[in-house]
Amino acid sequence: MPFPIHAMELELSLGDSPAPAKGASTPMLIPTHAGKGEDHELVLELGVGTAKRTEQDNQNAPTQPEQDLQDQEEDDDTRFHSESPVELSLSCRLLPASAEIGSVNSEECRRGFDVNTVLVDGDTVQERSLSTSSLPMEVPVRQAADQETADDEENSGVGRGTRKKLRLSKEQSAFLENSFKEHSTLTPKQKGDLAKRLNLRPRQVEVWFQNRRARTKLKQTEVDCEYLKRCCEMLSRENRRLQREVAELRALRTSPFPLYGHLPAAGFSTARMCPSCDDKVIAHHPTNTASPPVSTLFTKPHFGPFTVHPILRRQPSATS
DNA sequence: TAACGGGTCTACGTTACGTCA
DNA sequence: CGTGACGTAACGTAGACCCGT
Repeated sequence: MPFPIHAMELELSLGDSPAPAKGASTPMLIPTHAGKGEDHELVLELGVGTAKRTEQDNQNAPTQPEQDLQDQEEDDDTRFHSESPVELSLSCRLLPASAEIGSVNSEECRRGFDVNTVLVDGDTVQERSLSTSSLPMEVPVRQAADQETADDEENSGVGRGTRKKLRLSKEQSAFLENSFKEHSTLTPKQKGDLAKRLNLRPRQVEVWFQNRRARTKLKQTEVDCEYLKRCCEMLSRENRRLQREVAELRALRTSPFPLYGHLPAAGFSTARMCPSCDDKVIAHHPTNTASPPVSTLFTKPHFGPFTVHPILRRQPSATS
């Protein structure tokens, strides 16, 4: 969504710390931590700089989802950059968790939380890590008789076609759960041992692990979905805010009295419109010696948290 | 060494049963 | 007591991988 402001253009660039752009003009960067106030560890970096794409940019190959997002915006991007040397960049990334442990909001917003934590009375509680040895060697089996019947039916072929659904006892479930936490897949030996110990058929243990893996994956998908939704909402809000600022800038620019150095305060208090070239905004941070590196300005339009957060790269949770 | 078939395992989608409101 | 929602055990299938021929 380009904003043709004559010589000056603004762009929202979403992503984590981008690669530096060679040949970029001196940019301005105003980092904002828009997420903090909303219990989100999302860093939004707002900056203005030239919008030139460099070879180095291209060499920093985006990950696949990032690429997808870029593809979606390809048209706008190329058109925008071809005619707009100045960009306003908003890079968004999730910080490592610094929020207090147990903060639901922060937990929800960042990825990496364990879907295998259980909710007890509304509180997130890490499942007790029971070692196998902490459980009785012989788990009380509620349905030993049923099991024998099932075995008999299976062995004799009687009962085929009618599914006899067995309910695992709490003890059996707990034991399997602990075993799953140690390894989400089974070796034949482990399967046999578990079956023997729990007085189940190996097939039942196998099925239980299959279903358990499926449940874990489904849960993780739901968590991921929620996370992406929150990120999307947050970015939409920030986008709207930036659009308002763009509108203010445009209004200022069309004003008959150019007020260099008197740009709107929100995020632009240190900006200067270069009077000589009229189409660039240059960096000016007289008081901020710790200003972010120039490299953070020239971002590709990608969603950092969607691509760089560890949880998106990790395999489906193998523990539970 | 490549090709092929059989066995095994897993992911995934679906079905059906047990439980509960 | 009937019913629908929900959780989950069980099943069927496809694809990947390994191994022997």
